[in-house]
Amino acid sequence: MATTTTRSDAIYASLRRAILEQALKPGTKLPEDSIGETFGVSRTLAKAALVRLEGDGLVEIRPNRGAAVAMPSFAEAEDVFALRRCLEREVIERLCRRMSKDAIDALRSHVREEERAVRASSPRSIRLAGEFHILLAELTGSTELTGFVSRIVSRSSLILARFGRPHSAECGIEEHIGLIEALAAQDRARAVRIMDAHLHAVEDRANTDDSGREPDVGAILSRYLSPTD
Amino acid sequence: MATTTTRSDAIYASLRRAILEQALKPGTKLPEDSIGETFGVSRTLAKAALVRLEGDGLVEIRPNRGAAVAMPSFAEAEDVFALRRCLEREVIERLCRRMSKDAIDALRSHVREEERAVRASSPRSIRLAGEFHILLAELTGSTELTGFVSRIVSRSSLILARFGRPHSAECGIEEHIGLIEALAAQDRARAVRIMDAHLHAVEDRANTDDSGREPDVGAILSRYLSPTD
DNA sequence: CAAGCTTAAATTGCATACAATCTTGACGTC
DNA sequence: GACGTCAAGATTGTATGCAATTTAAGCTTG
Repeated sequence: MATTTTRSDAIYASLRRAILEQALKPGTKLPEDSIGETFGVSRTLAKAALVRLEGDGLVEIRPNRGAAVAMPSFAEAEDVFALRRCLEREVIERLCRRMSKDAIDALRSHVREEERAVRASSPRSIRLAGEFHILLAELTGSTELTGFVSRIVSRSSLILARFGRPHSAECGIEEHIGLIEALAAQDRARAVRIMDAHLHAVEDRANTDDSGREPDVGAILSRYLSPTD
Repeated sequence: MATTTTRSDAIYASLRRAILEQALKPGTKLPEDSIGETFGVSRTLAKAALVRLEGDGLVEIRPNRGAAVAMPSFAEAEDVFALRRCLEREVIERLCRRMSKDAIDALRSHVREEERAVRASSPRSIRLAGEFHILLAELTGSTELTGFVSRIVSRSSLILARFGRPHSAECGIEEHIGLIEALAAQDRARAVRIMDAHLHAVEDRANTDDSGREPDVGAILSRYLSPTD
């Protein structure tokens, strides 16, 4: 699926990872020059990577004004999560029909890695939480479904980066574990229920925290009206 | 959503339309030079457009070997249609909940345009058939869902271009009309049934016609073994 | 001192040049 | 005549240069 020359691939992948791990926060400007310099290539390749990221909805490019990490609006957030629930329900239903021993192992192994990253307070934990859902999609064997889930999970991560608490892991690991159990037991109803609850919980993590609900300059500044703190 | 400079947008849009209207068939090589020359721009912009089309799954780029209209495999075809049914079912269910008079009008108006294009044997009819489904998605008000449906419909069109009869309109217009009626009546069950049948019919149009099921050179050549014809 | 204007710096838009790689077709060998 | 080799041509990979646009700063003015 991926292509273009390998070099721009590397830049694309690095930027993507940095965004998903919240090292590059929404709104951060991404000048072609700096990116090129960072990776030791020219603007040409930097731009190519940015164009691809724009296609993924992770970056916004405004003509003549450069690229920046996308800043999903609050309305988009609800939209994204609604569709994500739809897609992941499809994943669960497909998985419940046939779940191999290897698949269960792969999932358990992934969760172990998540736990390790969380204990180490590694930024990887944020990305791994999302990748758990992508792994689920992969196990359906459907390339298309995997691609779509990957997209929507990426957008979700971006939304959490914008609206969620800093460094909050995206997902509760216990919920991942519960989901694996339900899938192993081929308990379709329970699996769907857990997934729905799980995604609502993730969404709430954005909702309940209005750290940046709107970049309402007035509201922000009003907190700085009193002399000091 | 779209960005980059307007000029590469135009190239992207033109190429996309040409592919969806089957003017550019799967497998057709797309050299940067020719494209640039055609549109009166340099390879730079041609390449940018190709990279974006690759992101849409409409074009395949192999490093150092150039771009070509993507050739979905038969397996991909089934995969695509399965996911498409999932997404369009979601569209129907959302639409059944609330269907405005204006929405019905928009759909009827679109179908009229489809009929006109079919009567005129215009290649536009192929694209319009797909756009009916995108219009449905738009009417849900969900940008995300619309984007995903747009993607999957595009892929479907490509598959029909590869496996279907030449110039066959993608969709039966009567089915579109029936669907509108069911939606207007808020008859969820019937709407879902029609949509499922409709998509199966579309898929069958690819299945039953093995004009190019596999580019099996041996099989093709075997037909040319006897002296002449 | 706010608001507008002017200009310099920064950044992107795009074409082009050169290197690297792939494709081809000619040529010679078996 | 099939097959392998090799050079010429075609095509892509990438950096860079110049023009155009945006942004920021400084300056003037009411």
